[in-house]
Amino acid sequence: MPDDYKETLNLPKTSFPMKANLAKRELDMLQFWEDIDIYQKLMNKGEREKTFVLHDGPPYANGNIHIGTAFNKILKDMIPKYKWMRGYFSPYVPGWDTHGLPIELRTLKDEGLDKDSLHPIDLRRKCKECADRFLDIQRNEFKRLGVIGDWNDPYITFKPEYEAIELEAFAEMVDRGYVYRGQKPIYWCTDCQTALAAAEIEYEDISSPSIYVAYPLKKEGFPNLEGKEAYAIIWTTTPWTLPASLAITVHPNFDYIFASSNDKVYLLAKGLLEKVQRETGINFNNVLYEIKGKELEGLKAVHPFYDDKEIIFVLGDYVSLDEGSGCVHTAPGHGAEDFETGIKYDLEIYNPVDGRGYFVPETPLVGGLSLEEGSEKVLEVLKQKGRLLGEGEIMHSYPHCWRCKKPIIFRATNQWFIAVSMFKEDSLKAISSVQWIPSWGQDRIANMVRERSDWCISRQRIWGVPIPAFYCNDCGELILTSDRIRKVSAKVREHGSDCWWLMETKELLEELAFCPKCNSKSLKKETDIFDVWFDSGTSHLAVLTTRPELKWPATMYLEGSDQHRGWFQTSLLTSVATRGRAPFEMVLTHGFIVDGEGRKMSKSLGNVVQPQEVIEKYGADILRLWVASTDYRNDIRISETILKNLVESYRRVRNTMRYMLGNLFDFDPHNDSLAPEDMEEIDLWILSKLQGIISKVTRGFEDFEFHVPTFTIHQFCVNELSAFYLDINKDRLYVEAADSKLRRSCQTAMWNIIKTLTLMLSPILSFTTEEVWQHLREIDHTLPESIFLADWPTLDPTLYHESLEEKWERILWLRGAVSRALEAARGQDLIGQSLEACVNIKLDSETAKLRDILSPYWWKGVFIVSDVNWVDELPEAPVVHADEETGVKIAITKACGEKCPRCWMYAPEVAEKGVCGRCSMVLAAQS
RNA sequence: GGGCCGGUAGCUCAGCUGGUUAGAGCACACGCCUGAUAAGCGUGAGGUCGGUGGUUCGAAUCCACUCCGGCCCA
Repeated sequence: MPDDYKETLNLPKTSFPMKANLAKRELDMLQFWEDIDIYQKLMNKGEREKTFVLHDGPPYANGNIHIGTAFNKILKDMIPKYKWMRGYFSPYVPGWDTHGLPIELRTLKDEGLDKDSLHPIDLRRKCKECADRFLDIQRNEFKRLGVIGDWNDPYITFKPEYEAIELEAFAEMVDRGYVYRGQKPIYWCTDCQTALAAAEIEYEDISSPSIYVAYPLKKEGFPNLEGKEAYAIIWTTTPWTLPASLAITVHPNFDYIFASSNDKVYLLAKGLLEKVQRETGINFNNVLYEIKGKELEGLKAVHPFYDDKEIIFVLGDYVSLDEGSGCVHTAPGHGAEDFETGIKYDLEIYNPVDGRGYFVPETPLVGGLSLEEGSEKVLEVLKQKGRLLGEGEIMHSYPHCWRCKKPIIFRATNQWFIAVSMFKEDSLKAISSVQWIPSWGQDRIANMVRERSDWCISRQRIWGVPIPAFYCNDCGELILTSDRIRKVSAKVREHGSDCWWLMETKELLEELAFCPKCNSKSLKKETDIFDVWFDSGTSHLAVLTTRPELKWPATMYLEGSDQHRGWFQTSLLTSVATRGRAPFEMVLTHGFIVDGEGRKMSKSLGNVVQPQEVIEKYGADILRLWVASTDYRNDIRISETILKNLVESYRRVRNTMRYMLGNLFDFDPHNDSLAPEDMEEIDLWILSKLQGIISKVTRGFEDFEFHVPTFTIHQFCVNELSAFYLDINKDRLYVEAADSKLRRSCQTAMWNIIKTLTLMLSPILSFTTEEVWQHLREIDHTLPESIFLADWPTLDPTLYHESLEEKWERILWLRGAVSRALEAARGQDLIGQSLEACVNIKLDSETAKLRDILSPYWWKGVFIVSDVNWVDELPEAPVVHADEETGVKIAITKACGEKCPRCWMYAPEVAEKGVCGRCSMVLAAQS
C-alpha cells in the first residue's frame, strides 16, 4: 500500500540527464550549431547601430593549441556571446599569424634542408602548407572549445589581400618619412655566415679571456689631474671588439674614484676598487677624489691602441657593479646595449668585421686578420703599450649558434627601421586615450613605449612579406618610394607575395622600374622580409578596415599581458604611424597560466596541462568554467585539484537546473503562469532575490569580471535554491494538486528562474546551457532555436521587494536556529528526517515578533517539520536547544500522529483516514 | 639588474575609501534522507590575512624593507 501513493504525486520528470557526459554530448551541440549556422544567424540578428568589435589577436599557426591559447579564446568568446544577447552587433573574426621563423625553421627541419639549398618559392610553398595544416588543426581545437565566430572565413596573414594592405600601410609610413635604413648589431654566426634570430640562439658556458685595459684620459675637464698620468680602467671578455671601441659608459648614479698607484692615477667605480685591485694586482694606495658617474658625461679619453682616436664618456643605466670596473668599453657595432647607447649619443655604429669573421682590410692594426688573430694582436699591442692591466680567464654563459654550436658574435649590419622616435609622443598620447583593463596596463605599455628604440622590421629570411625596396645596380641608390610600394602591393594583391620572387622588377614596377636618381633600368630587389610583428601589427588595417561587418578602431583587444610588448604595441605603433590614433578603444589583459603552486608550466617540470586532455576527461564546459571562475588579472592557476573542484561546482549547477526542469514537466508557461498578485509570498521572494542576481551578474559581464557571475549564480543555486527554496517546496510541488495555485505559483517562479539563470550562464557554460535551452523549448515552443539567439534577461523592478527580502531574512535567521535544534535531536536519535519532529519555539521578544508573519502552514513548510508550536514555556522534552547564535530556545518533540504515507507528514488523522487531511482532499479531487 | 603585477582557510573567490570575535562556496569530518539518488539536506572543524618593521587609539586594508611567484626587458 505505501508505494501506491507515489503514483498520485507530482514527482519531477525529465529526460535531461544528471550525468553530463560532456566529452560526448558537447559534440552533438557543436553539430547542432553547425547545422543551424549559428554565426550567420547571429549576424542576421543584431541591430547595427550598436556594434562591439572584439578584434582577435592571431595565434601563431604552429603546433596544437596549449592551455594559454585555450584560455584566451574562451575568455574572448564570452564577450561577443554576451553582447549579442544584449542586442549588440558583435561579429567575431578569428585570425592566424602565419609567416615567420618558427614555421620556416620547422619546415626546413622537416625537410632536412637549409634555406640556401632550396628555392625560395619551394620553401615558401612548404611553409604555407605547414601553416595551413596547423591553422586547420587549431581551428578545430578552437571550435571544440565552443567558440563561436566566422570560422569559415578567418583572417590569415598569408592571404594576398592581407599582405597587400600591410604593404599599403608600409607605403603610408614611407610617405611620412618614418622608414629608414640603418645599422644595428644582430646575432651573427661567422661559421654559417648568417644572421640569427633570438630563437636560434642557445646559451652555453664557455671560457673567455678576462682583461682589464687602461684608456688614457684627456685631462680637459678632469679636476686635479695636472701632471699626472691618468687612465680609465675598463674590463672586457671580448678583446676583438676593442678596435671598434668608441666610448666608455659609466652609471650616472655610481660613485667613481680616482685612485693613485705609484705615479699613475686610475678611474674606476668606488664599489669595485677591491675587486679590480685583486684581479689586476695594482695596489691603489690613495684615493685622490670621488666623482659621480653623471659628472663624467662628455669627458674624453684616448683609445688604448689607436692614439688618434678619441673616446667619449657616456652614461648608461645598465652598468653594474657585479663585474669589471664600472667603466664599460662601448662598441656600438658589437652589442645591443652599446648600440642603444651609440644611438643615444650619436656615435658611429662602427663594425669592422665582415660576414666571415675577419676584420675588413682597411681596419688599422688588425685589418685582414680573423677575430682570433685580431684578438691576439690586440693583447700583444696592449701589453706592449703597458695598457693591459690584468689578464685572466672567465667561465660565463655565452650565446651560440643552434646549428653549428659555435659561439656567435654581435655584428652591426644594415637593417630597415621604423622611426618610432618620430611619433613616440603621439603614441604616448594615443595610449592615454585608451581604456586599459586592468588600469596598470597603461603604465606598463607607456613605460615600454617611452623607453623603446626604433623598430627593426627587416629579417633576413624567406617566409614572410617582402620589404618592397630596390637597389640600383648602376648607382647603388636605395629605392623605397610609396608609389613603387603601391605597385608591388597591387601585384601582391593579385598574385600573393610569391610574386616578389617570381617576377622581375620590370613586371613588378612596370613604368616605375627605373632608378629615380640615375634613371637606370637595372634594379635589384631587396631580399629582406618583414618582421612577423609587422604582419600582425597591421591587422587592424588589413582586417578591420576591409570587412564590411567590422569597424575601425576595434572596440576591444584582449590578450595576455605579454602582448604589451608584442601585439598591443606593434598594433598601436602602426596605427599611430598611419592613422594618428590607437586601433582599439579598450584593451583587456589577462595573466599567465601557472600550475597549482603558481609556477609556470614547463616540460621539464612536467606540470603542463593540456586543454585537449581536460576536454577529453571533463569536457570543454569545465574548461570554460575554469576560465570564468578565475580573476584573470593575476596569474591563473590550473591543477587537478582545481579541476575537480570545478567539476563539483558544475555538477551542482547542472543538477539544480535538472531539478527545476523536472518540476516543470507539466507546466505550460502560456496557460499555467500566475500573475505576481496571485503568487505565494515565498515565490515572490525568490523572484525578488533573482532580480538582485540579474543585476549583479549583468554588472559582472559589463565589467568583464566573469568570476562575479560565476560565483553569484553558483551561490544562488546552492544557498537560495537548493538548500532552501527548492527543498522546502518539494512538499508543495509533489503533494498538492497538479493544477493547484500553490503549485503553479512555484512553477511560475521556477520557470522564470531557470530561464534567467540559463541565459546568464550561456556565455560561460555554452554547451550545457544550450542543452538546457533545448529542454526549455520543449516546454515553451516559442523560444528561439538557440540560446544564443535569445535576449539577455532584463531586471524587472516591479519584482524587487526590499521589505520582503528583509522579512525572509528574519525567517531564515530563525530557520538556522531550528536546523541546529533538529540536528541536536538527530544526535539524540529522537528523529531521523525532520518531518518526524514537532518544533516548539519559546516566545521571547524576538520570536514573538515572528510568530504571525507566516501562516502555520508556511512555518511548517519553511522548517520542513510536521508541527510548529509557539509557547511561553518549553515543554518537557528530550531535546531542548538553546541556540547560541540566535539566543532562541527550542524544544524538539516527536510529531504527534502517524506518518501520512503520501506526503510523509505526521498528523493525528492519519490513523483514522489512512492519509492526512490534506492528502485525502487532493486524492478526492484527483479521482 | 630594470618596468609592471600578485601573494586572505587544502582549492576558487569576497572583504568599498583602515574600526565589533576575517566571510562564502567547494573539498574535508560527522550525521540525516532514499519521492533531485553515481543526487539532496543538516551540523561542524579549517586562516597569527607571505614575512619583518613602522604610521595609528586601531591595519588583511596605509608606508618601508624583505621573501616567494608571474609577464616583459636587460
